Amino acid sequence: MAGQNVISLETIKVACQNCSLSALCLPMTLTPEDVTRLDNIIERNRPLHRGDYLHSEGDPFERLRVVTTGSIKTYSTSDDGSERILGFHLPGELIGLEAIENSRHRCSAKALETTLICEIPFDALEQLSHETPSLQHQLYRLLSREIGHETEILMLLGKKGADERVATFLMSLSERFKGRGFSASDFYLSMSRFDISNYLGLAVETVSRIFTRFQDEGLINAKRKHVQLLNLARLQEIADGNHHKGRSQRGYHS
Amino acid sequence: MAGQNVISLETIKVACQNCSLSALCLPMTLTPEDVTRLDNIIERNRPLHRGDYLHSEGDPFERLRVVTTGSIKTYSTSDDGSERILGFHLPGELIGLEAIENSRHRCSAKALETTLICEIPFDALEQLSHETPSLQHQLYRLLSREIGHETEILMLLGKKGADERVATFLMSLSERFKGRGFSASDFYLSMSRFDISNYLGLAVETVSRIFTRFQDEGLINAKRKHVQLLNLARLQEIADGNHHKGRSQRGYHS
DNA sequence: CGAGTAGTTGACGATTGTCAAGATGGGTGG
DNA sequence: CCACCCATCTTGACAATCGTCAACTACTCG
Repeated sequence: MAGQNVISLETIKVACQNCSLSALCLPMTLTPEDVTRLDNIIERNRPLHRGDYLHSEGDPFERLRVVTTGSIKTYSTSDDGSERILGFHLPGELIGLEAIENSRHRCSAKALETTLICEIPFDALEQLSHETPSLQHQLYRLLSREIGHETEILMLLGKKGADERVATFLMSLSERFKGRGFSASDFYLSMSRFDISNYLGLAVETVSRIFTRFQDEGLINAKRKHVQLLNLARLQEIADGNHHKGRSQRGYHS
Repeated sequence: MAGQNVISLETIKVACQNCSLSALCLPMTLTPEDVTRLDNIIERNRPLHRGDYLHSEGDPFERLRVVTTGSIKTYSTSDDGSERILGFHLPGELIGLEAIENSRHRCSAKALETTLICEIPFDALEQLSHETPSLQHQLYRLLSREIGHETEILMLLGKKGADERVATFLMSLSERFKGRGFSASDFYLSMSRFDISNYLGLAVETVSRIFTRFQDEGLINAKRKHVQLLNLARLQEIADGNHHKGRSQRGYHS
């Protein structure tokens, strides 16, 4: 059993080190027993294919999910049947935090490509967190981080123009890939132009045009879903609103 | 001591019944002792004046805050000095959840008018939640709810036109006031037109024009900061995107 | 190989931002 | 108490951005 624990701990470290849940798995304050118990409630590597649903709006919420490989989109459907993309989830990112409130999912989630996910029954996690203060604290932090994310959304959609939005989107993907050990400047967009435009609050045509223009300007090399970022610094400038020589900021001063 | 508990419980019920923390205070699973302990860590009714800061970006985070009377705006300042309004907080609403992650505030908060707030040291709340599973659960729910709020923001800023945004804003205030026992159709806007337009991602002039037009159309009666909503049903329609006879939806179908 | 979906490009128009000027109202000092 | 002033708000004219419509191309999947 002791040997079992050691093996389990190593397995988790390998499996989770690139995962947003690593904060739950790896902190020093978790004893090997704690880790084993956490390990025991995690269901690993459920496979999904492109178009498979993880859950639909209104489904009962039972487990948090983490993308291992692939990508997921979450979206909400309005009365008239139109979708609103809420986010794209890359390896290591969590899905389902919004559903804790009413034990019911408030959005749908669909695989954008072949995808592996880990699942954690929330009941068990909650119980475990009650017994393990450091885990409880990590959970509070995790939820808080997600709340802080709203700031970026407000910046993106409330103040930025179309170029800035697309650049921000590309840089966001770049940083997230980089953080997980993938290339920061060469990756595949698993989502369609429709999904991108929907997420950014733009028309498909606008996104398409901006991709083309960025390419003409030598900032990116985009061939369909394969994208290379050729000038990260400039893209970051555009994302931050430093258009040409000082684009008119839409901000205001108190 | 037993009598003390009863008094304390009643006091809290009165103080908190219109408060978003009521979920923490009132659930049946809290024993009178738990309630008393919660009561003991809450600091009540700190007074603020118009323009006073609750905290600035980067300040260490120590306590969650709830508006008792008045209103607060939270905002983030970008490099160029321009502000982005993140939200308006009315009586019963919480401030500071985004700061748990790094024990540091990620936005500033300022009183829009004379305002009273309750404060809860987060350390103590966290400790208490460890000892009280139902409180822990309520805290998870509270944080989750805030995360779910992001959906509305994305709908508002990503898909809606200017009329829809203003109508959505007014209806949001209306519902929140109504939920706290105030009038749903007659209230004061404590925030300036600048703040409103900033929050909605529009120009001040656009907001002003829409207020005027809504007034001409008999939907509202707005005299400076005092607003009366004369046709809630119609405003809700506009907020939902049912412009005139079916405004062009910017959605798309999968 | 053919059909359908996804993506691109162009022309045009609507919505909304920008600039400028004027109106309103609250607050302060005479 | 009145008058003035400054900030806030409103209104108008114009321009820019971005969405819409339509046609065309390219890729994917049977």
